[in-house]
Amino acid sequence: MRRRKEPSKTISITDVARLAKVSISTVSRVINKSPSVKERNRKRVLEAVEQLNFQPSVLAQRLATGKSSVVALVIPRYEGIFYSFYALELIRGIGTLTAALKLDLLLHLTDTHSAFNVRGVGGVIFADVIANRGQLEEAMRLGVPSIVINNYVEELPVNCIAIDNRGAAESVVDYLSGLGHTRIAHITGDVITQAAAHRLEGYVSAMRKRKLVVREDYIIKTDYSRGQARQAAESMLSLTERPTAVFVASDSMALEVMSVANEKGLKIPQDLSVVGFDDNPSGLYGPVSLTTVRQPLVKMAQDSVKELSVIMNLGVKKAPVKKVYLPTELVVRESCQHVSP
Amino acid sequence: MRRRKEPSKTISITDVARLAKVSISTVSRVINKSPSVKERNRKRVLEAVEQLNFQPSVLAQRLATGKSSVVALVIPRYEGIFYSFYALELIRGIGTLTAALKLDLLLHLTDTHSAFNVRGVGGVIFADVIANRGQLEEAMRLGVPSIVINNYVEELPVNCIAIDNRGAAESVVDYLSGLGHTRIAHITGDVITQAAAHRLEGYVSAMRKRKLVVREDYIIKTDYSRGQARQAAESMLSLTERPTAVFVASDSMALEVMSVANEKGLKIPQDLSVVGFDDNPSGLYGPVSLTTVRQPLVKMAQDSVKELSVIMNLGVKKAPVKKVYLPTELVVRESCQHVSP
DNA sequence: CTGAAAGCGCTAACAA
DNA sequence: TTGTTAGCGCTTTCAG
Repeated sequence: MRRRKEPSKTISITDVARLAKVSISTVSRVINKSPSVKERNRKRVLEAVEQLNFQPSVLAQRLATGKSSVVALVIPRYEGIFYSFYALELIRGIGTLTAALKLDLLLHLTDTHSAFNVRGVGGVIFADVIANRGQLEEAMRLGVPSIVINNYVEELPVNCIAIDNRGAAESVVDYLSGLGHTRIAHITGDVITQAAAHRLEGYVSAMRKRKLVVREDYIIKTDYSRGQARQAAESMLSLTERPTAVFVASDSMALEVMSVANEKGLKIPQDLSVVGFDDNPSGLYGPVSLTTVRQPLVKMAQDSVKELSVIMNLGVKKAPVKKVYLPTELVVRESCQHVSP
Repeated sequence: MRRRKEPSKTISITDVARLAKVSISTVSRVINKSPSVKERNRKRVLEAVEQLNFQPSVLAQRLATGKSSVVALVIPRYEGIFYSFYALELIRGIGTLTAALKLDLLLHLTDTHSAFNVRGVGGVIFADVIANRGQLEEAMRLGVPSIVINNYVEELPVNCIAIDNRGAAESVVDYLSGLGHTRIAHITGDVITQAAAHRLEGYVSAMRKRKLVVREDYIIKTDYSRGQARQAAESMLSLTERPTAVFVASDSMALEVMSVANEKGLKIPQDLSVVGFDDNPSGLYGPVSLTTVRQPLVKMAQDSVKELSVIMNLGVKKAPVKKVYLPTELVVRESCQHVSP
């Protein structure tokens, strides 16, 4: 491509300059609202821009400045991600805020190995860094503003916003224990994720604090899927010494547990108390509304965009590294009651 | 910026070339898998790439080639868009397919006036072109591959995929009429959208075909919000000659109508048959499950990505312009019954 | 206040 | 096969 064969349809800064009879530098200045342009020239440029319907190429701008106004959300790809309450909440939060800040949002789902090219975006929000930690490190190495959400990364000097999952789990156990329960079980999420791991930790430590027995058969690990939740519930509710309460790591799994209980003739909450996690609206609709933990997913997402835009403006070096845990809230509804004597 | 002050952290094709002791062209060739590179050189380049952990700048590539692998979804911005079943379905469909095709997805919510810079993206999917028709025309003028969904645009030579809303509405009226209803009302969506307008048209024409009276007070226009649905239902159900059936332009509005009916002591479906539109899962959960129209939103979204990628590969000129209507399906559940005598 | 020109990192036509 | 070089469209320094 020595030179475009067919005359370019796209009009560039040069065309504007020619029409306005100024140099491209002046056009550039006008575009970038530099004050040092004589009013007369500014006007002419503006007219030319108008007349030619000129829009600067973001690409060229980015290439020249190294800045970009697109924020990438990098999130591990998993089956049905676009149907998961969690991912949707993140997208909602990030989407609304990027839109408000006039930033564009680039959605990138990572497979285990797909190398996302961080060059070219203004900043990156990594959700749930797991297998793709390499990408995070690369972004940091390249100096691309980054922030991680839903994962408190201690080892790296990177901003992060996570949910206080340990505290949340503890408050659930406390609540259940306060209702007189001692046989409290826990169905975990995928403990490869920090969230699930922390919920488990919180559960265990709260049980210990309350001097309650932590039984192996009262802890079943899953991958967050409803299928595994069902299996877990089936085996757990078949135990000779059934738990009287169960803390489930997500609402959608909790719903599954409730329906298994139902199939086994157990009444909720009379025979089994159930607590979920997420405050997913679908927990509202069943015959028994679900007691759950509300986590500020949307807020976390929004905060991340705010933080990121600060970094994008201040520069990676100047912006202080902040790491925070966001508190959760227990939402008591109908799926728990005092343990029957 | 005559030249970077601090030595650039980012390594470029030049660094690779230097290390591999070849020209940048050769490096470029290797990157682009050109066959005409001697094996020995290819290997050296690859090693250098590996060693330097080099990743080409997408930006520069795009600038040089004019091609890009990001697809933008341009969708009108409205309150709560990230909570709307419709928008979410589109995002699901487009998101899964772009991911599968290794394309990145850029989400752009348009306000009335925000000028989206189409330059720099590989293709654009316009959803519901309304106020932003200018953007569509601009994209076409610039030769950026575009496709519009959920709107059958006749006047422009652009690909589009829409839902057969007219047919859908007709089948609803036919169904209701088949159940013996003659007093069939319609609560529309925002008729500024083609979907809502077509549903209204379909309703009217089916009523006429069946020789049923089309009454003005049986047609109430809304903006798709639940609030307006409530108002509509309230006034409509207060009519002396109440309709015995109502076709509502969205499930979420239909739900609202059902609850208004309920408040007024009307039983569904005994006293009032209700049909929604969307097949939104939340229509399943109430005391009476909602009869509705399923529209292939996800398919439409996915198809659009496929089509778009064809255009992106073939070029705007070579690719044929296709315009299609996708069929819908009536999903009969519990909210309708034979009209009571 | 303005313009010339160097560069951003890469591709591709052309010549060797 | 390979290297040279002219762009892609814009920003920014530097010298007026």
